[in-house]
Amino acid sequence: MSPVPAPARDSASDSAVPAFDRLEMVLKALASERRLMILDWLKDPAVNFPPQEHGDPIEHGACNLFIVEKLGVSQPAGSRHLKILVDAGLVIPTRRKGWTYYRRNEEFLSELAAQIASL
Amino acid sequence: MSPVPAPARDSASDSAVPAFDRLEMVLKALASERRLMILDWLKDPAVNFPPQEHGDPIEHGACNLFIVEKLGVSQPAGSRHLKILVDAGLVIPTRRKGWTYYRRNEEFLSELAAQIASL
DNA sequence: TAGTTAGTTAACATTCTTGCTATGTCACCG
DNA sequence: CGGTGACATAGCAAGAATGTTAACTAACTA
Repeated sequence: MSPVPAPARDSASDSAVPAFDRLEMVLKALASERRLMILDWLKDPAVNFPPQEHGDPIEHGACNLFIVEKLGVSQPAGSRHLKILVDAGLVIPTRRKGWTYYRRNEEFLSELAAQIASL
Repeated sequence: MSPVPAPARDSASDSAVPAFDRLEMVLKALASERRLMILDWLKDPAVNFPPQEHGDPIEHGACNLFIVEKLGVSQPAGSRHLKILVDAGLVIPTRRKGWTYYRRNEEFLSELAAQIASL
């Protein structure tokens, strides 16, 4: 699967414009210093966050609470940043024992990088 | 030169957070369907725009007027999109004979792609 | 089952983005 | 040197993004 659909054309029009709306959505998700920091922290959850009792930092990523606290914003604000990243496909959530863990979607990220390289 | 400065650290703090604010600014410039279309059109100005009397489409790029018209927005709105792209470093303006031409900053774009690949 | 805790949703304020129209400014040209 | 055309700036309105606090939901725990 491609991170962003191929430049499909609207068959109802003869427009030669690629479908950039999905890419725009992903780029908007990425275009935030706070969310870029989250992605950076998630490169190494075990180093960037306190030890977790449940949920392996490597396998499942970091706990919502830790990320929100490190961001330094309120809990709803932090959760919304995470949701934006999840909705864009950049990170993957895992619910476990009442907590939610987040890890990077490395496959998506590398395909996105390739797509941007072809811009 | 790098499209976005290296992850320099603030010597006044022991923060391990890379400087993402510049990258955020570039990504915001990119995170617009209209501006993505402009970048796409500028891949081949001779094909995507009418012939120009002055200013070689290959060397200098496409004329402001043509881009604005193709965008389908008002002249100030179109000019602002171009300015955002220029300010981010994504396109290069050339003033000539009273017109302004724009071309892609391919060097910047490829370095940006590399930087995103390392996210 | 009752309480605590994680996380979402609601409601709202503030700021940023993007569009418009109207007006300036500056360079070319006749 | 005066007019015209290209582009920028000013000012405004609408919608999106981001932050807050308060209230709700759901799940673990004792």
